This record gives sequence, structure tokens and C-alpha cells, in this order.
Amino acid sequence: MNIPKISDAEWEVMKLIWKSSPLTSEEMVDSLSGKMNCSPSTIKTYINRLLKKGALGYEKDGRSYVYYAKVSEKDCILAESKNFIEKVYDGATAMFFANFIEEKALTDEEIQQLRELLKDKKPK
Amino acid sequence: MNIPKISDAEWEVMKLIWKSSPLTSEEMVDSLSGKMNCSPSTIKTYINRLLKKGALGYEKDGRSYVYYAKVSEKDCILAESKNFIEKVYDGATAMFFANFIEEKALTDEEIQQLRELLKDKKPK
DNA sequence: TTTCATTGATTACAGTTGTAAACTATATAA
DNA sequence: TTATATAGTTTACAACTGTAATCAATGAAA
Repeated sequence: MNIPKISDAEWEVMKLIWKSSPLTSEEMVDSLSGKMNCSPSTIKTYINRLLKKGALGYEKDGRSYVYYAKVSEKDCILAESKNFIEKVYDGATAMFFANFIEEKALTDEEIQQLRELLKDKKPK
Repeated sequence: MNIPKISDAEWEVMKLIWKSSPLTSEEMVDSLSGKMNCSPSTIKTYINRLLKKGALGYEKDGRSYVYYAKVSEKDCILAESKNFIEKVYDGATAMFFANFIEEKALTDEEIQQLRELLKDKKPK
């Protein structure tokens, strides 16, 4: 299925849903309006836009709705990553990693994790 | 200096400038309107917006202008990368690398390059 | 049953972006 | 000198975003 374009603010909503779905709008508002420092109305707007984009779905649960994700976190992350690397590096992924590592944007711990990851990666 | 927000389309202009600066608008139009599949006017709009944002500067060169970058590629890439990883991973950079590697979005060659990079990285 | 509160839906509005045409000033060819 | 091409400046416009208030429907309390 097609991954819709999810804006910065909408990503916050999606991340919450992926972690704790299903949720009511009230739960989402409680969880996000503080963190995002915006009004409850704003969160509701995001929810509605995500519904319209097909990123969220809902089911009736008594008086109100519970929302759930209709696109997987994995797919969204991959789409977003590719898009980003295409934009900034014309697709030269390794270039990105290189710069990031050089810039010390990674902690020693993260570097260690990465080494582990690559160790398991057998070249075909 | 502050890095202005550079849009997807504007990134194409900046990448060209970083690679071949200084350039006239004509050179930019020639180089990009085909690749980006848009009209010369559109490229000029991007140039103007980038001027307004302070990402580009210009100097008079006879009858017309030549443009050059006022923000460094390195800084822009780092800002954009941090922003992206913050949005998608709440800053958990290693998580990003992990997913990307798992998804086989890297070629074997790129993985090898990465290994090399990490080898040189001495833990403090 | 009438009213209030809750919550989803609609409307609002300015700023950004992708896209491009129209306008204007100026240098150069005729 | 006048006409034309070139290149920079303005204007245009719809879609998307961030942000939020208002409207409407419905269940619950009085």
C-alpha cells in the first residue's frame, strides 16, 4: 500500500500510535499536547488529517472512537529514510553514514552497536 | 550562523551550487530544469527564495550575477540529518542505522565502507 | 425530558512549497 | 536610436502545514 506523506507534527502522533495503539483521541491529546506544547484542538486536527491521508483508521468503542495505524512503522520509516537520503545525498547512503559518524553525532555506545550490527551482516 | 530551512526542491539547487559554485542563473537553469523536469521560471523562483533565506549570495559579474553558497554543505547536511533522525527516531540514531541496514537498503559495498569507517573510530 | 459536557467535524488563517507566468530593466544587435 | 533578447523581480495560485477556534451531535446527568 502507498505510504502517504506524513508531516513533522503528524509523525509525533504516528509514533505514539505505533507504540500504544489503540488509543482514544483523549489519550492522544493527554499524551501529546504537553510534549508538543500545543492545544488539544491542534492534536485533533492532526488526527483528522492522518485519517484523511489513510495513515490512521478507527473503530467505534461505545461513545467514542479508538484509533489505530493503517500504515506500518517500518514502511513509513523506510520511505522517509529513502526520501531523506535521496534529497541530501542523491542516494549515496554510505556518504550519509560517513558524515554522520565523522561529525561525532554518534555516541561511543551507538558506534559499538553499529559494529555489532555489521558483524552479523554476511556479504552475500 | 543559522541554517535556514531548505525545501526539497531547493536542495537540488544547493547541491549544484556546492558542487560547481559560482554559477550564473543561466547555468543553473540549464543544469537543473531538465533533471528536475520543471520550467526555467521555477528554477529562478528557487534561486530567489534561497537568496531571501540567506542560503545563497551573489556578485555582479558584468551584465549578470554569479551566485555562491552562503551556508556550508556540511552544516546543512548535519542540520537536516539531526532534524530527520529526531523526527523519525526521537534522536535514537543507532536505531536508524540498524533499521536501514536490516532493510538491505545498503549495498554490500556500502556495508564494507561502513566497516572501514568504524574501524578507524577509536573509542575515547 | 431537558441540559451539559464530551468529542468528532468544520472552518480559519498565515506561512511554506511547488510550479510558473508576467513584468521590467538593460545591454546589444540592427 | 530603436527593437529585441536576456535576466532579474513581482505576482499568482493551489496544496500542505502548524496552529487553533467554533460548530454540531450524542450520551450522560439532573
